Amino acid sequence: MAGRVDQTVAGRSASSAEVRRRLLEVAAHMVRDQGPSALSARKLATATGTSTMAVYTHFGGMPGLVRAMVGEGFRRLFARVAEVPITEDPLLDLRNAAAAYRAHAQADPDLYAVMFGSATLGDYRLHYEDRILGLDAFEQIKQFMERGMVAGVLREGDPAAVAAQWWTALHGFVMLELSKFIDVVDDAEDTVLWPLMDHLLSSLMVTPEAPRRDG
Amino acid sequence: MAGRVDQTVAGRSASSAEVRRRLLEVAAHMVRDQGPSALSARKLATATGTSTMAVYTHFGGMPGLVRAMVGEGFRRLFARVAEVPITEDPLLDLRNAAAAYRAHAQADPDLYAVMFGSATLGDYRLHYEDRILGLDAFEQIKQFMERGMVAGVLREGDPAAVAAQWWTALHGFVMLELSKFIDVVDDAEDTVLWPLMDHLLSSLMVTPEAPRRDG
DNA sequence: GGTCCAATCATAACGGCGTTATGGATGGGA
DNA sequence: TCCCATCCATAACGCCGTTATGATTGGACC
Repeated sequence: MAGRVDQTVAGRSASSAEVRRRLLEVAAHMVRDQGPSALSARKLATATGTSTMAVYTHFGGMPGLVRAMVGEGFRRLFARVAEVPITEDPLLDLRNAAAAYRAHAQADPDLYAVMFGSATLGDYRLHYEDRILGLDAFEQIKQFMERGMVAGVLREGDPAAVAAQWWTALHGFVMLELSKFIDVVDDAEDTVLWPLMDHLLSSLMVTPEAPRRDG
Repeated sequence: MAGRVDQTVAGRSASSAEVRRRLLEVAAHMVRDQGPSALSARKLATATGTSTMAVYTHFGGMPGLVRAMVGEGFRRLFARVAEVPITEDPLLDLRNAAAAYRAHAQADPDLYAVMFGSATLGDYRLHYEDRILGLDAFEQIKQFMERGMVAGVLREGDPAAVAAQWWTALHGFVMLELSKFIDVVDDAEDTVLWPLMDHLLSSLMVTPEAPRRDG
């Protein structure tokens, strides 16, 4: 009633999906700017201009919202890695993929921590189908490895196993970097990350090349 | 007053340090058995037979208790790695150290997650001096590397950088294993962990040897 | 256009959390 | 023996996630 022309001011206007989208957006913003502990249903609802019930309508509760946010994080990580151009040099592609992966984690470190922290720590525990999302990115790496084998640059072997080794090393570095443990060594990127990735790839190559840097 | 012989029943008897020790013990027990989210000041106080104020007397609050628990976790990790015997084969020692490190994490996965989760996630954030504790274990690895270089098995280089690479790969595997992400590949220990560590060491050796397993 | 209905969310309350304030008990040092 | 600093039991405060309830509402159907 009351033929207001601009209904957007009143409560009932934005579509349901729009509220859901904004909740996720504001939540990601809060995590990025103030850390995971700053995210609460009450503060999120206030910042989004709604009430805590919206969280339950759209996500079933805070764990559901976090899971959706983590899923979005994996999707973006996947997209970021997918952006690396495929060249004739599979090894270069792998290095670029690693750089993109790490850059993504560094751009939103708290989200990355929540993505794998939710998987590890008890609260907001990830379900199996959530982990599947992270594996899309893994599948990409596997394809990089397959290309390297087909091209005769990498030794024949199980692409999944090799991809997992590569991901393990990269993830280890990203986690230690985020937790500041890696600060024990100077210039960790050049003394740890790239030498490690180079050493791994070098061992996987048909004809190993000298590492790019000190090791 | 009231010359009770066995004062242990009454409130004031156990020394202050004893209460502190028991709080840490029960807290670690709760984390191990029911996960990090099951640890609360109230439940801890009840289980320990005291009140929440004891947490504040001895640790200044829950973050302080968690920090103390994490510190103890690092100390035990250090002790566990320190147990690996030093042989004439530096590479064998490194493999044994990795096995001990991983075994320790698997024996109390939630504590390991809290140790590095506290460092990464916002709540109960670790201080700089807490991280120092973790670095004792790191120092051990550095010494393993130095021995390998002195023995002429490993190429000369910065032991700290090499140790950090080794730790990065190992930590990456442990974290992915705890979060169940590594389940994408079968038999991850034999297809990911050991091949990865072997590939790394192989690249670091003066005269590389064939890896022990497929990779 | 009127009616109904399922979805959405504002409000308020519940139990649990970490923390703080307060004060009683206690045991070692003067 | 007295005294006082330490320790902790109790209770309250303001958060939290969650739930119950009901008002509002926009679309479907006639």
